[in-house]
Amino acid sequence: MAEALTGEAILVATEEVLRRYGPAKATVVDVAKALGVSHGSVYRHFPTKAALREAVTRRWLDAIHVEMESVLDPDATAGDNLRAWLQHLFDRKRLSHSDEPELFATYKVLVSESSIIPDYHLGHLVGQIARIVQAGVDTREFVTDDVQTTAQAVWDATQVFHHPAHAQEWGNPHIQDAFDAVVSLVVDGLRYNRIPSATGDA
Amino acid sequence: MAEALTGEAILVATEEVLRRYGPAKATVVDVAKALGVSHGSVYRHFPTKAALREAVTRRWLDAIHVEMESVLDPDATAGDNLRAWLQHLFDRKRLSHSDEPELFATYKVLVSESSIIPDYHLGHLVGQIARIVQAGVDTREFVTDDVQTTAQAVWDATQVFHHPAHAQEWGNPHIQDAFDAVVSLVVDGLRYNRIPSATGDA
DNA sequence: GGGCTGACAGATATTGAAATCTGTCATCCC
DNA sequence: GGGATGACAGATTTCAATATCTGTCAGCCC
Repeated sequence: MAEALTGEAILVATEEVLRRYGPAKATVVDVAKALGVSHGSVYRHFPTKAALREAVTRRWLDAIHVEMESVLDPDATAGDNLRAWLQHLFDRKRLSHSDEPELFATYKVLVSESSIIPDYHLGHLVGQIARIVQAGVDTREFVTDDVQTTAQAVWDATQVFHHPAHAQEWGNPHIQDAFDAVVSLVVDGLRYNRIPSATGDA
Repeated sequence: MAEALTGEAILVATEEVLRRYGPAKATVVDVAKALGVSHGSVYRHFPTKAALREAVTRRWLDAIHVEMESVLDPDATAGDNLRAWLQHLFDRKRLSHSDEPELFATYKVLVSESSIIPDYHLGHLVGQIARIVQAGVDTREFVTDDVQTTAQAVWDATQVFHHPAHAQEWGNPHIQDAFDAVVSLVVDGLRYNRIPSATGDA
């Protein structure tokens, strides 16, 4: 007999169908056709079309989460780590938007379709920022009385450079300067009342 | 004879029609009907429907610009002025969004329709921020080597609290906390290397 | 004379019938 | 038995015919 139909195979096929037809045109029937099965079989593995799309989105976001983890350098200062982390996220989104605009638009739609996916994604990334901020507080490089709130503030302050609603601004030739200015402002804010070269308290 | 048809009267009628029918349904014929004239007469005062809408939008934005000017207090510190200015802009947008969601959506569409209006609006508001930052630099409360870039960075860092794409987040019960955290981070960044109570250089 | 009108052409939007899609389930086949 | 199938009902989308709108302009009327 042929290969057993797995959830994994369905996800791969769904990704391909989404990539080819876009989020508006991709149907469950298309996915089944690509797999050479009836669409009823797809519904044995995923309860609804929305659940199927959500699973594809989660896979994609998880890959980003893993990639972002790898940016952190345990030997670097918290300021450098934060800057590199934000730069990497920005570069990734910007390249994706400029090189594969249709795929970028597809995932933008997929993420906005779900009510839980954005919280999942944001929670994870803000958690990574919180770890960087906490490391900075531990080495007395940063000052804050609430790491979680501060991490969220860092995320909020840099929205222009990762929220897809601002993607059209990423083509601006001076966007890197704007990024540097915001990140410098934010990192300086975290270092409030500290001389960069000093390690002691004020 | 009846009152002469003025550009001003047309703008008022257009605002009313936009408010009643929304941006998708409001037509030049509707405006002419509201004024009791033929739509050909409207075209004597505005060359295109787009120009008419743009004039309405500009009037609305100019009112915001004037209102924001009035928030500045020449006797307050730059930090307090910046915080109050950002808070006022945020409150205004948030109230507009929650109290008159349809009108808010209408103006969101109008602004995004034009290619020059967003630049006009942003340029003006960032200019006001630049004046606050410059005042802070003059009193040695703030430190920056490029007021214009820094003002733009302040604007960019607070996009979540004024860009309409983020309006849905404004209903979050903790949004004021998030606002305070970002503004504190930004103001602290502007004060980098300074003790709040000190006035001298480092 | 100078602003206003209303008929007009091309562009855009609306509508409703037809086609397709989603999700279910009785049935089939290995 | 357990997974796959395909016909089906209701919901959604497509498409083409129809209606409306935009922008122009020759002529009208105060």
